[in-house]
Amino acid sequence: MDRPLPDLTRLRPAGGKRSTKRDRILTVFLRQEGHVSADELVDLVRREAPGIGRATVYRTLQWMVGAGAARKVDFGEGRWRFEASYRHPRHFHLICSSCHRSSEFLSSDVESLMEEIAAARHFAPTQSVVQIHGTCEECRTGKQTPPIDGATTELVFARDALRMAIATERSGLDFYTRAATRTKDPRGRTVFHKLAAEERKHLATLQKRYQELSAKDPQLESRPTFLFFKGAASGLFAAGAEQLRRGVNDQQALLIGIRCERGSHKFFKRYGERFEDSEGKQVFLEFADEERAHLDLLIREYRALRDRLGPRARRAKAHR
Amino acid sequence: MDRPLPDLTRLRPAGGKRSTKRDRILTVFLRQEGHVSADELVDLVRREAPGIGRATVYRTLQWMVGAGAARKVDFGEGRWRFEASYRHPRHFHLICSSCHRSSEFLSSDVESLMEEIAAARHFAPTQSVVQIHGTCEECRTGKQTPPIDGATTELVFARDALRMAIATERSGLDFYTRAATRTKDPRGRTVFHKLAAEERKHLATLQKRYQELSAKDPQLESRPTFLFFKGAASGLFAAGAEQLRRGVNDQQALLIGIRCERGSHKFFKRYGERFEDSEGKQVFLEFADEERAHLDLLIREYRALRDRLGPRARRAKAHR
DNA sequence: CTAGGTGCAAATAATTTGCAGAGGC
DNA sequence: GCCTCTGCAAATTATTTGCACCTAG
Repeated sequence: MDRPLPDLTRLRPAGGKRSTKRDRILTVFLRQEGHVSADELVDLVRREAPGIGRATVYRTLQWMVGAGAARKVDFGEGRWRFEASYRHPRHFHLICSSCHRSSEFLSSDVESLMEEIAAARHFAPTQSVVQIHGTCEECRTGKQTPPIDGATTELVFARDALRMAIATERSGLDFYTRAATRTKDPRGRTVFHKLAAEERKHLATLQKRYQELSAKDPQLESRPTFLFFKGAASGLFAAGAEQLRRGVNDQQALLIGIRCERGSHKFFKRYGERFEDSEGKQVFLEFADEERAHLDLLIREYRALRDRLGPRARRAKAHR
Repeated sequence: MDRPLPDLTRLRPAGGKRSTKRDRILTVFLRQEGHVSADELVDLVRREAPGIGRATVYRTLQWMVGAGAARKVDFGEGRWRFEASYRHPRHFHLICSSCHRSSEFLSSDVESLMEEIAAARHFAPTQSVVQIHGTCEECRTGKQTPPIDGATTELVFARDALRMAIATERSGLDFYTRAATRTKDPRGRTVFHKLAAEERKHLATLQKRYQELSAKDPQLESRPTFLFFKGAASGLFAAGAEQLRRGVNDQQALLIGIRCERGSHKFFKRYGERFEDSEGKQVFLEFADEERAHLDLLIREYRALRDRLGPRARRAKAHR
């Protein structure tokens, strides 16, 4: 489960100079799991390279944050901690008040709620801090839980993102298949068939990647959830499929598809950007584009159908 | 919109001694809106009472936090800020990186998601920090937004809690009325009628309180949302009523009622505890108890019906 | 009278800065 | 050789502590 160290040159900010000391500090920092405070890092660095000044470590840390190689986090201890951002997506924290360790999670649901709240208050959000303070399982029960390193976090993130993507595509496939059989308009039916085929292809790609991932870590399946997403967990299209089952007309089916694709596009975009594994990222961003194309297709189709039906038919209601 | 200052004696922790200086510091602190840092408070206090030591202010602040009169908050500035807890429920923050002011919100959705996440990780949460950092409307557009004082926050909190309670009760009334007409079993029908009557009563009480509240502040209706709750916004029972419309049997109707009442009880309990206005708190906590009683009633009824139908009937499906 | 509150000054803790010298390009 | 990096020590900022003194109960 070892992973290559990042390319130091890539991390250097424009105009900066290479220096053995900086590289040393950076290397020690990147080797660390979890969240180091500046002084802890000074001790760690000095242990293997005595004579490195405290100020240098502080300055290097600033430089790393500026360069995007590290993130400053505040757990309310009255000092800063730092976490490597290399191959480590932005996330939220569970912070144990007893052992002062922290574990990480992501929640798409929390993120979208915060976006909505910010919008409702006309606030332009840049970043969110979400921390759950309390007592961890280990401190309460004494049961040992194995520490999770950065490489594992990355795998677990990918696992969860893939699980949700698979659920999304699976429900999408179900939705389009069902929609195709129900649609009366032949042109609309073709569109739905086409989209069903695409979702089937996506599903296959995702399942293959999921298997590749599982091969990298035999325990992967059993690790705790990192990325929570109720919306996708049940399949973004699941609600739409349910609506179909209750009976809707062709136009309404298209509208439901539009709503679902919008959510799906957003999902792939949001997590594609967070992927630190470049292959996974590529798959997600590609899918995001395709879902966006589906969206456009559905919108075009909806408009075409509406125009063909003429203004009078627009008032027609669902035929239950 | 002036409000009485809290009873200082009530805030003093057991064993503490009254002191003119402390009272002075406390008074200045409570007069402050927003979040003061310790040093800011020192300056504010010294302006009207020179010769009060910095340490005294720091110690008084500690004492206030211990006594529950103040809360320590950390906006990542490298120092603590303090907010009065008197008539001011726990909340989350929107923090402007440009003007360093903060505004507040609550979200039941975010809170329940965090409870779920904590549970999934076997973590015992004590409190949560949620901060949205970014740029506020005023800093972006230059448009002045009137500052909101503590008394207003309290009113807006009550307004939002009541709005959601009203939506909940309204959908509950709808649900039970509908359920009563659909239920075949006469005993079950009586139960639903009874519950509908109760919800109607609750609804009347809540609407009366809402009007009283509106009278206190003519602009109340137009103020921005403080408490976000998608679940209740559409009515906790709304989904249940929808299910009814699609056809369910008597047992299933009871089960849906149980699920809704559980949510409803939780809602009244959660926000009843947060109310700083004692009348509002009383109403909410009373309703929480009644919803709990409804829940018990429904559960008893469900068991009775199940036993009457006998084990074979348990396997019966919905009659669509 | 005495536990607890208070002011002042000194201590601490985390971090930053000034400056002379070292080192990369 | 220039410009940036580095180490050390001193400065700064937010907060706490020690201690002699004061005050309410």
